[in-house]
Amino acid sequence: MNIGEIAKLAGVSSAAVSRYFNNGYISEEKKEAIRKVVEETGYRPSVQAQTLRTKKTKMIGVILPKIDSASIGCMVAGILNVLNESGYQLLIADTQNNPEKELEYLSAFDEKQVDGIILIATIFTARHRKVLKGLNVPIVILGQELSGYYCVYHDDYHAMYNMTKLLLERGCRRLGYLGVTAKDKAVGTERYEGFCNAVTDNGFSNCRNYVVIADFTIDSGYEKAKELMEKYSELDGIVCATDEIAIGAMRYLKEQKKEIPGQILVTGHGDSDLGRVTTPTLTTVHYSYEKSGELAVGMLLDILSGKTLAVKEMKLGYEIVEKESSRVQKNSPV
Amino acid sequence: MNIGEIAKLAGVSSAAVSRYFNNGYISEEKKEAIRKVVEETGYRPSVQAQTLRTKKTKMIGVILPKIDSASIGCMVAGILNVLNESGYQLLIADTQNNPEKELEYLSAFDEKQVDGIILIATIFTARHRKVLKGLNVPIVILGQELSGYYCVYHDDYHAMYNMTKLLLERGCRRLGYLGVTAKDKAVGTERYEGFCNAVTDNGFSNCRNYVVIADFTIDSGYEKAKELMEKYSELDGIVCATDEIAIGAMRYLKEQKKEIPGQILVTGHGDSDLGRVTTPTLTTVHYSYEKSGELAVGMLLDILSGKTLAVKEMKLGYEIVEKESSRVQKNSPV
DNA sequence: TGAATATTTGTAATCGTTTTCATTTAGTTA
DNA sequence: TAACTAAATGAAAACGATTACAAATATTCA
Repeated sequence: MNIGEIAKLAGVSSAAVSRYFNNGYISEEKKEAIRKVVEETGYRPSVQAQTLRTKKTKMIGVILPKIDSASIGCMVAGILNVLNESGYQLLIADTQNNPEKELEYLSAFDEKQVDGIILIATIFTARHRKVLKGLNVPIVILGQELSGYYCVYHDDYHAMYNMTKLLLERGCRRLGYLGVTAKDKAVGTERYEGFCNAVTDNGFSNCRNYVVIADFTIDSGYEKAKELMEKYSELDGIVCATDEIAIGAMRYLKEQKKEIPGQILVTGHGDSDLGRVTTPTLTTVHYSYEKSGELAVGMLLDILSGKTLAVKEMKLGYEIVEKESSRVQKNSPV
Repeated sequence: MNIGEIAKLAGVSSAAVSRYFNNGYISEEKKEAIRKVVEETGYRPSVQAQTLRTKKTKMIGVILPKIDSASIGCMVAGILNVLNESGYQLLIADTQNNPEKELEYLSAFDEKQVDGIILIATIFTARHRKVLKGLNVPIVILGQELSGYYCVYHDDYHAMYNMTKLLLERGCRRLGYLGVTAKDKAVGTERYEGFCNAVTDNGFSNCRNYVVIADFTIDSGYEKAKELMEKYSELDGIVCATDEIAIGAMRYLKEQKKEIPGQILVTGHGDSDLGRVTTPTLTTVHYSYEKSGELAVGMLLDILSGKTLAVKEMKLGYEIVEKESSRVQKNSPV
């Protein structure tokens, strides 16, 4: 069934049928005739042919490091919330944390696969910038800031700054930090700088030394907490770059019979479900991942519809969620 | 840049260029000439035009109820693992737990959008069956059994049967059950029947009465555990249909100063990360969600490549992961 | 009324490939 | 060498829509 046969059945030209579907000029009679034939045959225009002709794929591509991660799952859910209503479809490319694949998919998508790209990136190399510069389709970067590009990201710096400040206000004087690699701009660099500046601004710049770098896992949090505590004993608080690291750290501290928050405070980052079921529950920072996904794709759709956007960058807020792991009891030794 | 211009530059016909890309008959000289031009221009054939001509979209569609769910995230990760190597791309449709949308996307995908479909479904209505029957593209159903269709699913029944048996072996005599709606075949019906048959086969059929139906959340687990315990006091074990429910139940029991596993055992289902960080850690069942995704898409690719498959249904195994919440101490009151 | 504008219509070109077909050239076999 | 078969080639016809163009009809405005 193609447009020609429908046209023949309805006694009109194929152009008329095309107009019927695209709200072109068409008389009521013909409209009705076509409607009837379409109904009877169940005809649907070929997406392929439309795409070839119009150069619009009606698809958005999202490139992400790992789909089975809670935060990324939420972002994608947000993207889909908006996309569902828009007539666009979502094409997913999972790089499995391989930056090379990121480049590969970028150019694959760019060629003509999709109308726009959302990149949930972690690391920007020189080659990334080069590929990004050569892109033909519009792109929005989600979760990272990259000047000169449309991007939606979270205020990691201030979140960590204020989280650190909170612990200082709770009475901590020797704060340790469990971070991640600086290659990850948001989670590594931004959060670390937030910590550093907060301790410095409050007169505890010595804390800048009590730092160990971990991986993104609970186990690594456990190991590195051990390393941290063995090197710098008598810490009265540990600030962690992620919830997973914080949970690993809490496990180590509990094994060492350190009371949380009695003797030492611990904070995470990301508001994962995990922190809600630990004992004690974990003080953390909530980012609106789903919202950021919605905003990013909203931005992209605006670009695609030809609107000129007032803002190129959206920095989202955060919310410090204080739970038991930082709630100091009366007469606490901290 | 289209195939014609490349042909002109290389001094050959467009058919030759097409053959160059599709391993058709072509001489070494021309091959080299074309290679050079392609290299210089960075030409890539238009996917749209290819699709229109060949009727192959090189895309797989997956329809799922909710992307930001751990188990579904893992399945999709598995799907992507395999797809990444295969030259196929993944189109995602999120129904947001709306079965109507499932039907909608099924027919949208069916028309000509994708070469094959993976359906991660929960509920099969009569209309589902009708739409499935009318499908033109091959489909594999993931996570549920539906006779007559290719499907990959987990052995929920035996998993729950043996989990229940384990608790009986641990000495439980009054087991309660926190389940979910029977509309969900795998999580609702199969697991519930596993529980019922296990208690009956072991002479405790009275336990079939100690049942309350919950939602899929921690909070609901808390509420329904309360309801269960208030109705049937003196339970010495609670079997839960999901980890979330189990964690909610544990929270309630701890509030009531019930010792787990000292006075009452609790088990979950699904091996979510959550159960690993609770106190006590949660005994659960591990399903290989990622593996099931890989198998499902592998099946689909086999179908697409024209292989005749020996098996239409794959029932995957499971693994009972015993943690603290069911580990009875010596001299335990249970 | 006449002119200008808005609506309606079909024909045919176009998008960028693949593939059939017919033809030529090269290679093999008897 | 003759008679095949296999390999190489290009012209042209699809694939199924949209849309520029030209032409006809209807409507509006002064």
